[in-house]
Amino acid sequence: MTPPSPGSPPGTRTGRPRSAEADRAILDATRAALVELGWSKLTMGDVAARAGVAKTTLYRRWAGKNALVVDAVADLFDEHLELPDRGSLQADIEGVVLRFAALLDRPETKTALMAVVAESTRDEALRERIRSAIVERQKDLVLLGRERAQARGELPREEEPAAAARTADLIFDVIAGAVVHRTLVSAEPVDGEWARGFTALLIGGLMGSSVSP
Amino acid sequence: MTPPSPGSPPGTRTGRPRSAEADRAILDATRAALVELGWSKLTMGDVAARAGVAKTTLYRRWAGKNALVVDAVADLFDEHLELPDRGSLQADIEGVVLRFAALLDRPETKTALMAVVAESTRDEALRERIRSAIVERQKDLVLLGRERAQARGELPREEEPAAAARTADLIFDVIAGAVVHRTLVSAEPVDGEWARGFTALLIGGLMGSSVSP
Amino acid sequence: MTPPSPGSPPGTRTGRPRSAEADRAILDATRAALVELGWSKLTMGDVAARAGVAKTTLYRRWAGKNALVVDAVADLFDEHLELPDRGSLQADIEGVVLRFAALLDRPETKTALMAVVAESTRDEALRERIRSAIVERQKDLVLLGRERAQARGELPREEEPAAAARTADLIFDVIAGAVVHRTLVSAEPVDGEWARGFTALLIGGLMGSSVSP
Amino acid sequence: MTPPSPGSPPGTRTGRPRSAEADRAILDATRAALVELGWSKLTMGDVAARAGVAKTTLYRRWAGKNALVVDAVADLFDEHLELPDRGSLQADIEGVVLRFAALLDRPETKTALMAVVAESTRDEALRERIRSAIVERQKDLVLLGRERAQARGELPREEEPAAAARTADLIFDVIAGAVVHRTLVSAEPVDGEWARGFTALLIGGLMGSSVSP
DNA sequence: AATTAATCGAGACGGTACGTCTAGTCTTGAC
DNA sequence: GTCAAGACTAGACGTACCGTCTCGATTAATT
Repeated sequence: MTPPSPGSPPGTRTGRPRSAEADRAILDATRAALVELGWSKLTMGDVAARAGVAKTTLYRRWAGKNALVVDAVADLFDEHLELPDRGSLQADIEGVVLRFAALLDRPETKTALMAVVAESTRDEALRERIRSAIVERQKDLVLLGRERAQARGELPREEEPAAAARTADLIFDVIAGAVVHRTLVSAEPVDGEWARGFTALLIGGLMGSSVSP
Repeated sequence: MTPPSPGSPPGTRTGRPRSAEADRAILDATRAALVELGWSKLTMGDVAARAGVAKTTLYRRWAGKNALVVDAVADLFDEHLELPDRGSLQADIEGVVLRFAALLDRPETKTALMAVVAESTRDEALRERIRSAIVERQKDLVLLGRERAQARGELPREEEPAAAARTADLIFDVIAGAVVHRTLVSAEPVDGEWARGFTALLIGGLMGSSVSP
Repeated sequence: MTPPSPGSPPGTRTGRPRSAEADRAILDATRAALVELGWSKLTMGDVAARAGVAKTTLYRRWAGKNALVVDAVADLFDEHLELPDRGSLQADIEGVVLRFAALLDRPETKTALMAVVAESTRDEALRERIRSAIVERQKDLVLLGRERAQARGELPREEEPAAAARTADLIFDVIAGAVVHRTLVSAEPVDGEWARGFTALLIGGLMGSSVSP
Repeated sequence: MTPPSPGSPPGTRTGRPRSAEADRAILDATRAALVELGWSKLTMGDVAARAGVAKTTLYRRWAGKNALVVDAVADLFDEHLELPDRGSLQADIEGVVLRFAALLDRPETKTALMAVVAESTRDEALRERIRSAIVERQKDLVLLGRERAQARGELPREEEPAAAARTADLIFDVIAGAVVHRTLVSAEPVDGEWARGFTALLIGGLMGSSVSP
């Protein structure tokens, strides 16, 4: 009956706005359910019940279990994104390795991350979501760490930005890949000793003085 | 009248023997379904239908989806285990990286590996199975490669065997982890250029002459 | 500003007055939806969308689906109430039978009548509404027809008014019931032949000369 | 693997046969739920739970609520299909009228029958099911009653079978229609007095001696 | 050759979760 | 106070799989 207010700014949406509280409750409930039940036994209905929310509300915001869990887990990765300056490149790398390993040790992340990654091999949209929500943000840590090391004179400055970006990608894959592989595939603990050995290898290479401590 | 349990000549069971043809058809069907549908959309009923077999027959042999898929996937990683001598440490590493990347590029392996690893985060027996069937065998390649490099004089010999083993483990996690992470998490291709960059980093370390080619 | 209810001063309500246009649009939309979808698949949301109106507006005026549909349907049965004098009792009855059958053949009345009657089995207020809005008005036709037949000498006059009323009720149930049952339950057409047979039966009874023409 | 036994008789169906007990439990549960809750609040899940049966089992046998209720109610009509010989045509008709009225007075039938009929105005398959499960069987009573009356000499015999069938249809619509209309639309009770009046009208017609008793 | 016992196919079974839909309510900002 | 828009809770819908079960029919090895 009434025309849809032609003079309104394009971003002004009508209707009741979505409840931010519901979002928070849902993501919290998802993480809780993930810890208690694990990925495969987590159900949308259960999450909704825990959050005190109707299932409809979940599906209005997320396409399904995968998307919901990615978002719920992404929040966890945000919490661990700081990189305290430990004074040397070696200490910084060891720090980030141990921090990342601790994150992967928490039951909600280990299962959820791998399940979502596994699912992403068949789902392009999900892959993109993981990349933007988790991967890209972690990659920033690599850039920050390298800048610090260059400021300290531990690493040479590069001129070409494209090559610098490529190198950052590479280092990120090496660090994250090694930790993930050690933890989930080799199924061995990432402890201080391993972190020292890995850092030595990363900095000095195979031909460096001594890999083992 | 003959008891099917111990006492009788081992393996001598009465009644109709299980069909070996069915086993083969089921495993083939499982692999095909895994490629087409991925882990989560693969269903027992569908596998049975593809194999031309009743669901009962599946459950008589495997406890569930997990056990079936792991069995179906196990031998995919048996192949590709040779390491041709390419004349230098650098060429050997680049070779193994590209070979492993090619393996992960095949859709059945990509999906299967991640699915099984994801499941293994909740299943200790499965984790052990992965370790012995996949990890340990691939690790031998690292040892072989290092020996060759030492024979060529590219790498120093180590005296202590325990440290040597630790180092091999580390290198294996770094190589496999980086390739897997690049392929599945970062979702970027592992091509010749990346392999060169990675090998340079691994050999020379961050402080080595130049990471980018 | 003009109050919608009589007795202005007490009814002087503040705020925006209700849109009469909306009422009309809603009832039209309800009838259209009823024809297209039938009672059970008619939804409030769909009616609102067809009427270009918010669901709130529906619920502000009607208590629910039942009330809305009954209102929308009520006046469909107001029409077709004349009984042209066809010269004989037999012709009058055949006329009213065919006229009523034609009314029930229209999809909106067929669906609407049954839907409302079905709902009325669980709703006393609705039952009363049907009685006053539909039954009583149609019943007048029976009285009129009988009077004409008595004037023509086709039927004897009765003295007792109570008995006369009871008989009129009975005849009405027989005529309307037979047509409705034939149309909706037996799902066979009410055509000229059937109308002749029915009229013969009604006038002459089972023992009358011949029921079939 | 094994060919599907090519020599088996065509009616021999393989697989586990359907549980007849489940059928009975479901129909009983449906009737019970109908009495307690009425048509609109009856849910498939609730019926399944009452019957101690999975929802799947309901849907394997019936297409939905409508079909299920038709079958459940049809059984009730079966119970009332006898027509005891009361010695005269008039007594037989009065008997069947009162018996049918009593059936329509039971809460599970009134609501269910009308709801299903209402739905059938939009659903050809449902209409056919109602016809075969309820209407046709009731119609047999008319044929039986007429035969008796003819045997007693109360009604003339007809030669032409087609005309006889048409007449039976007509009489059925008149009897059932009048009772249903009186009960559900006019919402007045069908008692002994009404039954007497109706029977007199049906037998003697409008011009018969006296309609009112 | 007859018996035995585990196999096979088919498909129904009780459960459980899915993702969708509708009812009816509530919240927002515009009128 | 009404309006359109649309988010909200609650709960039924019908579908899909799971893993189990019950059938009748095979099929070897043992009698």
